[in-house]
Amino acid sequence: MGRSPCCEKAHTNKGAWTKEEDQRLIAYIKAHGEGCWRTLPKAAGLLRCGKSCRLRWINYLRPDLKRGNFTEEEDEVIIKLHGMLGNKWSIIAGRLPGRTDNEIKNYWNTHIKRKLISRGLDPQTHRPLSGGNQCNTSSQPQLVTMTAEAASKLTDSTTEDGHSGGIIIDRDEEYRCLDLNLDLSISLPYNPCSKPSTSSEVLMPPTAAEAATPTSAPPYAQTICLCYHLGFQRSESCSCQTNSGQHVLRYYRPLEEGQHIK
DNA sequence: AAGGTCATCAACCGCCGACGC
DNA sequence: TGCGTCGGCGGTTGATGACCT
Repeated sequence: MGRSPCCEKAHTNKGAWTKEEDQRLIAYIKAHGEGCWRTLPKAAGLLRCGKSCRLRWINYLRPDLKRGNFTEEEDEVIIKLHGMLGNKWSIIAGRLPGRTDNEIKNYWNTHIKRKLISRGLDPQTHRPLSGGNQCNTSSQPQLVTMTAEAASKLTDSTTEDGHSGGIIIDRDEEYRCLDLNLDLSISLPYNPCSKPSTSSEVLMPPTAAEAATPTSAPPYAQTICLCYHLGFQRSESCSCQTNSGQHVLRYYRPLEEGQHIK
């Protein structure tokens, strides 16, 4: 009947973690790695649910966590990414090294929401609170255009060794989220990454000249792997280049002015 | 000083997708 | 193909401390 519990609740501790529990968890993970969370508590001698251990480790005990206040720069990155992605906290956290999704979610709810309201913006839609653009009537986040240029900037900040280079949106770049339109589509790729590629190769948008030149390709054939531009590496979420032919989430570059569907 | 309210954030809950059998 | 398990995610809750009256 129903879902089986993730662990034996009758014999697990709940609530705040003690120092001793933290030490046990840290010691175990240092010795054995993260491995299987379900079996970890027993192996580590903890009376905790595996999920609880995972959360504690990821949100609090991980050595690479950056504690402390968010910087103004981080604020702006969160706002921009939230404008593009909505409440995708884990993806946003992926672009802020040392920050966790939980931390960002909390920070959003306690600080940034108010900040946006004080700017006269709806924190969910990123539209002006009073009046504003009438075309957005849903409560969905206002998806915004990430221009090919902006997308390239996201990519550029990723370092060779596969780690994010930190803040990935140029602060000086004009805040475009309010009046632009991001076309995120899920569809069969027209030309699915079939070309053999090196690990550093990226599907790049066409040049202006290329874009202006009518080709036999469908209008949305110019694809950019969204996963990549959000900062994922091949070994992470992006399966674009390894699963050619499968359905992947892509960012489809919108038509340029003057381009027409043939 | 005491009680009430607000703000913060760690932790929990339930759902979902991926994966293996 | 269906089912069970697991990890991960986003929403929510509750404990705690700060601030206000």
